[in-house]
Amino acid sequence: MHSEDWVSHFPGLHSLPDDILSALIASSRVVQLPAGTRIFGPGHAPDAFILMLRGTVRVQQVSDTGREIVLYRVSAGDSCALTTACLMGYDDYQAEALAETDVAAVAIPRATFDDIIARSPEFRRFVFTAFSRRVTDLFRVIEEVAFARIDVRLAQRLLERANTAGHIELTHQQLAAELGTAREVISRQLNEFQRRGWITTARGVIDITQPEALRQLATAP
Amino acid sequence: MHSEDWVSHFPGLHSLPDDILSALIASSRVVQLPAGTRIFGPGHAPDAFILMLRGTVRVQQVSDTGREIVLYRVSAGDSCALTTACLMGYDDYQAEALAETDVAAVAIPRATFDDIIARSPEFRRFVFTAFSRRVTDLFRVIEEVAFARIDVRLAQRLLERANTAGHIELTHQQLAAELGTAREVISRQLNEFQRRGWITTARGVIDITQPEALRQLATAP
DNA sequence: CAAACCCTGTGACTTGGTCACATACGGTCC
DNA sequence: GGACCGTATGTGACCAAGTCACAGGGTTTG
Repeated sequence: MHSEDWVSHFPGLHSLPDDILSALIASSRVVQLPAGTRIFGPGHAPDAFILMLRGTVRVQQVSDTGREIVLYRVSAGDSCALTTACLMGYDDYQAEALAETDVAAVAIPRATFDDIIARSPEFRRFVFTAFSRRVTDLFRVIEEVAFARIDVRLAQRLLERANTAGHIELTHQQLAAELGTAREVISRQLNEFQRRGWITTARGVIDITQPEALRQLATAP
Repeated sequence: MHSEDWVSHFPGLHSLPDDILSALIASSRVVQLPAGTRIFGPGHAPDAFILMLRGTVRVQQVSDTGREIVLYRVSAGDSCALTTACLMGYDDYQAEALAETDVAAVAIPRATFDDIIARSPEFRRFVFTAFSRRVTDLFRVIEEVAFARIDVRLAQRLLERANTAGHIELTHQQLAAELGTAREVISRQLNEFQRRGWITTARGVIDITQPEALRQLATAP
């Protein structure tokens, strides 16, 4: 990809004046990261504002007992704004970010970021919008963990992570880490779904046979 | 309070150039809100950046089943940055903010906020720092709700909310709302603490008699 | 004082998380 | 093909936490 091309991935940036766009393009660089790369984690923070071009990054938290929970995902067209905020500001991250796939991203150095924030209301709007989307995500996670039933959350997550054919390649352990619960809990719930004929399972694989039933559970009051 | 005085409450603003400070002071106004005021909530957002002078504001989430959880508190010297981000950007708030005490705050209109963000790197730093502190708070809430035992969380909260004499004026219901759990759960845990001689309780009142024991539980691995 | 309202206590039950194993499946290496 | 090994899944017992229903006991208010 030529460095000039990536702007087209970000509708929020289209309205930037030409001079700012060129400054952005000139001082940023496109980075490639292989799947599995740890992008940041407790004690290690990036020094640039990140715009995702290809791939997805998973941001998660790990407890001292080894349990995990996925906070949100950053995918193509998103910015990883929270990362930047946290690194600009306060203390260490408790969360970590992992490249789930091969990733291509634009890295905007802090100085450039600060300069463009100062010069462009459109860029500020872009950044704050990205912020607030993430914060909304976090609010949703809190609400679900605190108040929602595990079967409902699992149904939601299965629908989210399935491809158009209703096919999912995740182990029970991975699903447990998505929701911040234990593997056995997922196994039991999946057995129940299977008993009802909503899904079929095999080692590392789940297929949704009755998406409507799952959807109804997922949106249940 | 004279409008020029409030700047002294915010160390992060001391380094602002004089012209920016005067712009800030000129276009902002000090607002007073009585205890119990709902500052924002789902479907209602403020239109200004808020700096707290006196009092505390509680930001919480309410589930459809009526259970509540406190996300964080904003007190004197803090800015309510998340509010602003969410209102600048994305969709509706799921959370609501309530004045816990009488509150005095500086309201900076959106236009002024945007202008000063553009002009002052110091102000940007101030804002992003406030952001990241809140995000860190949210990460901590998620970690606790997802992974921490309720007795540990209750011990922490009792220590947090007690005055220097170890005195707390909260009902079991209010403590349940702090932690996002049910009233009965709090009642049972408090009975257990009392049975161990760590606290004494009366209607609407808790007194900590062995803070060390609570502290040990609160920091338990 | 009585009624209404809030705060607290309690038992029975359901859901979810933990622990300790038992199996079963998918590879690789002779 | 068969032995072996690491990972994935199944299961039962148990504990922790949330739900439901209801009973008293204070406090406040008319």
